[in-house]
Amino acid sequence: MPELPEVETVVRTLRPTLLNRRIAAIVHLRDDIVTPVSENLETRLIGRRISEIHRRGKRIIIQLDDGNCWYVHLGMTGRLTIEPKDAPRRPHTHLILDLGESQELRFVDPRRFGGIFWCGTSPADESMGPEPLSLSPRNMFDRLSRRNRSIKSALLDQKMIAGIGNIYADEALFDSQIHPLTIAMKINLEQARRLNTAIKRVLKRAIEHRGSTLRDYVDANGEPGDFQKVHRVYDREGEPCLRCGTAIVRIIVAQRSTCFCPECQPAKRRNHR
DNA sequence: GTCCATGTTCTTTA
DNA sequence: CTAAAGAACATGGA
Repeated sequence: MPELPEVETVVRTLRPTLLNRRIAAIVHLRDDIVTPVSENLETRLIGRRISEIHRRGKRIIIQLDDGNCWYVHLGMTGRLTIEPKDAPRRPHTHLILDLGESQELRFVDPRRFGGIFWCGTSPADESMGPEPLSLSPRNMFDRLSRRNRSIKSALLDQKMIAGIGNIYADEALFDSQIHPLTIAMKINLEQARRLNTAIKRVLKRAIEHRGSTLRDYVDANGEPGDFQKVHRVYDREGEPCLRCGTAIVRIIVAQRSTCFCPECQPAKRRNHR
């Protein structure tokens, strides 16, 4: 569920409730959900006030009033929601922060690919690539021109660009009409510009639609997104391309399902004889 | 029982 | 060093 637009939506819906709230108590139902496991969240969090919450890549970073910070990664099935204290707890609830006034912040994650990460005073975005929404075409081109790998796998690499996952990689490649197996370093400046524009357009539209809900994703208020209704290639294998009508094809790239239009995203540039 | 899933990381192989 | 492939993590739905 959680790529940049979903994580951004969670942060935006969390912020009004969380900002300046004091953590009154915590219920830590599963200790191995925290990294490093040696951190004692009780002593770290109780009594602290939340001074800032923001997104970096797919991370939800929470700053405390004592200068320490931690982040939540939603993995595949994580949800971070604000709920009334008396609301029934969903299965796989791993951490609850009591915010007072009968409100709680709850972290639920059935598959447990996500988690809570304690950073202390060290930066929470070490070794992450730049934010795609503020990445210049030139910088993106330079980064891609060093990579001898498929553009699809480069886009999924969080060290290359932070926040893009399987859905938005496919949607952006369709939008820019680039074949997913194109070698990143063979992409020319003009194509890189198109891809840069496409990434920004797709991510912004997805944020406006409050993300894609395929199964588990909801924002901090438990509301699903609806960008999945306007996906143009993702999960549309066999359906007609919305641009040319050709059947959408699914292949495996970097061990991930990859959907594209073989007509609109040709494997190589056409020869003009 | 099978296959698949919005993510990341490690190991193996070339 | 680079990158691809495969597996691993864990759960649930079709």
